[in-house]
Amino acid sequence: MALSQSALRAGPVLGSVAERTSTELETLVGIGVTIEAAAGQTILLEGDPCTHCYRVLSGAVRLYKGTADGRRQLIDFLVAGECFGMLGARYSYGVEAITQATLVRASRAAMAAAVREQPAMAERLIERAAAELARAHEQMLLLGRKNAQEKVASLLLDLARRLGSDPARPAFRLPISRQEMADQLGLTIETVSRTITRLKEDRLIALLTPYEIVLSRPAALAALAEGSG
Amino acid sequence: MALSQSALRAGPVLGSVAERTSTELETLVGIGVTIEAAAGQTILLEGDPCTHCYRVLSGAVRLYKGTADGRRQLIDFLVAGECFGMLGARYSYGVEAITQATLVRASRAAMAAAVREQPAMAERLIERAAAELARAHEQMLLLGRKNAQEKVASLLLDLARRLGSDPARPAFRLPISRQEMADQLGLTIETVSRTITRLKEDRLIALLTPYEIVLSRPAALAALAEGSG
DNA sequence: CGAGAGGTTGAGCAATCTCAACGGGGGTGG
DNA sequence: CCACCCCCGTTGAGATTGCTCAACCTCTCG
Repeated sequence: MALSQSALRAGPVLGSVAERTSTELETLVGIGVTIEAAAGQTILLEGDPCTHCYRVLSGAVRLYKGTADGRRQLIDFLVAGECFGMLGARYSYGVEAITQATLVRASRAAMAAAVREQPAMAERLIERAAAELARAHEQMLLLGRKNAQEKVASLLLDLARRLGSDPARPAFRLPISRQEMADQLGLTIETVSRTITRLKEDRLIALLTPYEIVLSRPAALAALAEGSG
Repeated sequence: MALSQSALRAGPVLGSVAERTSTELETLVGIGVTIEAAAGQTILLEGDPCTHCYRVLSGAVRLYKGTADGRRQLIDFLVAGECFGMLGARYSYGVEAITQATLVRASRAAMAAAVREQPAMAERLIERAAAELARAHEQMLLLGRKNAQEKVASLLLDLARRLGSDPARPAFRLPISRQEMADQLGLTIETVSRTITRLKEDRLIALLTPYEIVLSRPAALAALAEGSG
């Protein structure tokens, strides 16, 4: 089994980025430090000691895991308001900025204190964790039991929904490359490309450019995604 | 794509099982109702209204999801102390007893009240959710990027660890059938069987019976599981 | 205009699935 | 007690999906 084509694609490691003390109450615990990351920048690596938890204030980041020989699996996208790094001695995933992003971080100790003192925060964290878990479970079904067409259809519908596109006739700009789609779906870039071409030939979608997409028949696409198409 | 061989394997739906009010403080919120389920019995179905959360007191249960055409993906095993059903309007998975099992359940409202009143319980729930999430992420890497040998090796090592087998030379009785291994790994039963045969031929494992297994070379198996074998 | 990055397409191949047959062990009924 | 049956695991052969390797295309940027 060869290396994933994305194995060597990591951006520069975060180091000399701008940091300043935050005064916003909207931050994680009110005492965080904000961090700016450029698109593609690595924020932390799988296996780093887990000293802080982070919250995304703006932009988007991705969580990923990899095997020893460089294959890569995208775990999740995080957008404004979402957190990572709440548990464990080491981060079990790497984190990269997808777009220019602002994050705030707080030490694990400060985090634990906040949870103890503010039941409302505890409840929010539990809800968030449960929602993430449900998404992870959905993704496990996709990765384990769906074929390439079903995977791509699922992703396109998910993107349309999350981007707030018109449900009757979703049209939007793909926010991720073919490689990122492949890493998320457990496919190769070629298979993603071929599958999209096939969906286009079948008139389920239309592409104006490789990134401008219209889901011409969302119901049919949904049927395909659920395995009844 | 054909039906999973397990599609029609569901046990009887839980209905007339013994229920009694629990008085144990060890229960979820101290006011739950205990439930007995026989091995193989369905405790709840994917899509049922999510009115209660459950905790496993003894035995083991499995969570699974399925596609419209009957393919099945195992999400997780839960053993004594673990919970499910904490969030969402409907259960996003089905639940079956693997062994004879005892569970306790409490209404979502009681659960929420307990979290508000007991910060310690909130912390435990957050920890548990984060641990589950980490396991889900690991499984996503397995499902998306590992081949059959790596998947089976990963599962065998995971089972050995969770069953408390001697790390130097793990030997144990497999607690799940080939079909359950397949459902967990996103493979077919035949591929699981062939892969185990192959591992046996390569002297990485030994089978006394189809269920009595010895991991003869755990280090080599671990290297295989991580993709560096 | 040349180079590089990303996407698409083609041909062949390998891993896995599908369909089918076979075998052992345990329980059941005669 | 034995024959039968059923469940489960194993094995084989062939089909299929998705991967690998390679070429080509388009667009953007110097």
